[in-house]
Amino acid sequence: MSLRHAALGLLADQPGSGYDLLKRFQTAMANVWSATQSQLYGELAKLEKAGLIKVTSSGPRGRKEYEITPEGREELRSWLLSPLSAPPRSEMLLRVYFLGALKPEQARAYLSAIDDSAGQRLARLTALESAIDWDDSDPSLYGHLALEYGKRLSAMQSEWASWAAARVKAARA
Amino acid sequence: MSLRHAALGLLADQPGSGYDLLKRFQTAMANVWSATQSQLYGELAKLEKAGLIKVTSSGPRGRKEYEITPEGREELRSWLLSPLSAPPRSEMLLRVYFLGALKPEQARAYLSAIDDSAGQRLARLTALESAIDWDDSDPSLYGHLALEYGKRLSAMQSEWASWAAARVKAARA
DNA sequence: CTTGGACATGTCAAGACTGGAATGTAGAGT
DNA sequence: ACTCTACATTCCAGTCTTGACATGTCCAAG
Repeated sequence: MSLRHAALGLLADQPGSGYDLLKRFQTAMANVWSATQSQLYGELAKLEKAGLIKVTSSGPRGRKEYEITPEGREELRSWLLSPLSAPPRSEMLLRVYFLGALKPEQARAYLSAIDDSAGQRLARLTALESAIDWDDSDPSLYGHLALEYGKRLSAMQSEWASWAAARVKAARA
Repeated sequence: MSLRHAALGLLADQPGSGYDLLKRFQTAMANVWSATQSQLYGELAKLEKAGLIKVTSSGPRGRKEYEITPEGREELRSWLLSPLSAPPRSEMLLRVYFLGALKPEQARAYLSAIDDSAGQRLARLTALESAIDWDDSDPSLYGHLALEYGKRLSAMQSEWASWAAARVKAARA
């Protein structure tokens, strides 16, 4: 139910075609939400039918430019204000739970791999942060907050993983 | 595709019925993975058909006790060793992205709510940690690592949210 | 002038997941 | 004897998501 709101949110910032949105999902939103093309076009059709967005102009190659309607903005706001349930689902953690099925060295290798990939992600996000020129618009402010979250998460994961790897090692002593 | 492995992992630790597993999903695994009853029973049937688990005994009320097979253990190990892709999907973060659609006070309220709920979660996990008596078995070790991850994540979220709320406040000055 | 890459949308099958309803048994306490 | 709770499974309709396939157009570089 959230892709709907992701699309709405992107259109609230600025109008665009399905193709435009798709690119935004693959770049700016890549660290936050993913969507395939089939899903996105389908959702746009539903949103239009529901009157939350509308086509404002048609361009070359059948391009349809969508714009959010006042009803759409209302829906977006009410979603943002609705209570958030935190559905816990982390494949990474699930695996940690069952690491006992592997040999201790393999378990440690898994944890080290997490450490590495989190470290790389942190580096990537830090680079991204310097590459973007942040102005003082809303999308810029909130995008920056989200990026900072990603950085802190990566740092925490990396630290936790190396701590956990040490614990596994110690337990075998 | 992960519920399959979650069920397999639980059965690798000890045999049990669908009902037993369901309780474990609602307690020990509650912070890691969720599954509904319909999904779980369906998956158990598929796992049995695939020969990864088998029924060892039938108890009262049609109870079927499942046990993991050697093939099942093999599947579990190979899953644990397979590369992990990190699919980014966080409704919480998605909302942060679009907070510009709300009035600044409302945006700050959202961030404060995150701070609060993360704080509560941390308290809950800390209480849980003292309540459990950890032995030196594998499930205990890895369960403990997972719990520690939850604690660190909650602490980080709480700190980030209060920092972010302050940033939003400052931006309006 | 032609060709390849970016632009642009649509459709489909299959699997994952949710929420709910239906059904019934065993055993513990009164 | 009764009744309530915990035990225990099965089925279903509907939505979400993925991955693949299908189709076609515009435009710039060579």
